[in-house]
Amino acid sequence: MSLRHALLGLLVDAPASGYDLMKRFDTSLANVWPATQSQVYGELTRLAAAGLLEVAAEGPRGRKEYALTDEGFAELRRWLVDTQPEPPRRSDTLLRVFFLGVLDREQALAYLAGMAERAAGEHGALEELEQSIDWGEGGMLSTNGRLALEFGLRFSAMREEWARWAVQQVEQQR
Amino acid sequence: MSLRHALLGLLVDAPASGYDLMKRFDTSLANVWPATQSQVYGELTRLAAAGLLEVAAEGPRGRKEYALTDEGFAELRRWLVDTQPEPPRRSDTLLRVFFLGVLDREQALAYLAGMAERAAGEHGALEELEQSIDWGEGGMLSTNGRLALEFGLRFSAMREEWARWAVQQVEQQR
DNA sequence: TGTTTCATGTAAGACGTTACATGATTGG
DNA sequence: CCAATCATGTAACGTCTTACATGAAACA
Repeated sequence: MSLRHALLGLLVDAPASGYDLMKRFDTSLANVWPATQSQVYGELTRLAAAGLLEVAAEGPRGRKEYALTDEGFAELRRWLVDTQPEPPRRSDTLLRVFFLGVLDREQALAYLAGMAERAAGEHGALEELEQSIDWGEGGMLSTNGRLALEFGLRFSAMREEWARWAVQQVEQQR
Repeated sequence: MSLRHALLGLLVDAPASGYDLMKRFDTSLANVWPATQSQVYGELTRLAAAGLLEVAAEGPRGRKEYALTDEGFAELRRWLVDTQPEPPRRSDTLLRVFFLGVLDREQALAYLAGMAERAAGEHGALEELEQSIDWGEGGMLSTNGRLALEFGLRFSAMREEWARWAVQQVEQQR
């Protein structure tokens, strides 16, 4: 149920419409919690019905600007303080590693080399992202987004190193 | 659709019933692709209907032993060779990091410290797992499971280091 | 005989994706 | 006037979780 809290969090700094929120998702949260348009609109309706958001203003083209209510803010804090994050439990990438034995050695090595490449590519993409963001403006999202970005940089580096190590392991077998 | 391929992969070495497969999931794949009983039985039926598995034997209590067909084996290889793994895109843990600004400093630090602790705990659990597994017996799963385990060890270590670094960052703010 | 283990299945509900559908407003 | 952008909503479908339901066989 984290989409709920992602929306609440994005509304802390300023009210916004569903359309605005989609853009905020695509820019700031794209790498940690992507959401589709249809999901966002549906959840906003439900959040408003539950009293965690309210329609603060209406604009042209049926635009509805949602604002956080006190209950919404309280719920966001409750989520952060009282509930444990759930780590992702599934990894398509690692599942495949278990079954590498059905391939011949060359194919298995190609798979692991591919992992290394993709990790390196992601590392590069994150470095570019770091350059492109205007960190100066401050605000909660950019301050803490920076921490998240560093996580991504370290994670992609770790994956690349692991994949290169795994290549060596497979090469040394037999 | 990776559950499909997880089941095919687990059936490479030997035929098994849904019940057996659940146990294999819980032991070998628990950390990369957990599955529930109801999911497994449903998918086995669909895989057999699609001709990727066949009921090789029936036993007491309605037991059905499934075996990989040639098409099933081909599909497993096709998946490994021709399709790209999808990395997980959502991280509850990192989503929360974005919103740490709504908490006061002590609470934010407590959250990050909690991340470090959980990562350290997972690292310890994986080390114990490494000890407890009988690596000698060989077989595809244990050989490659070892690679996956090393990934887990590196990943949990990385997370702990990142969380400790993030604590410092937050402490140094202002 | 009674408990544990083996064994399979169904149903309801949450969440996510893709696609479809509609239309107002702005700007060139 | 035409295209792009703004703006919201619905429907179908697939996956995963939780819970319910049932019963045979082994074993003590």
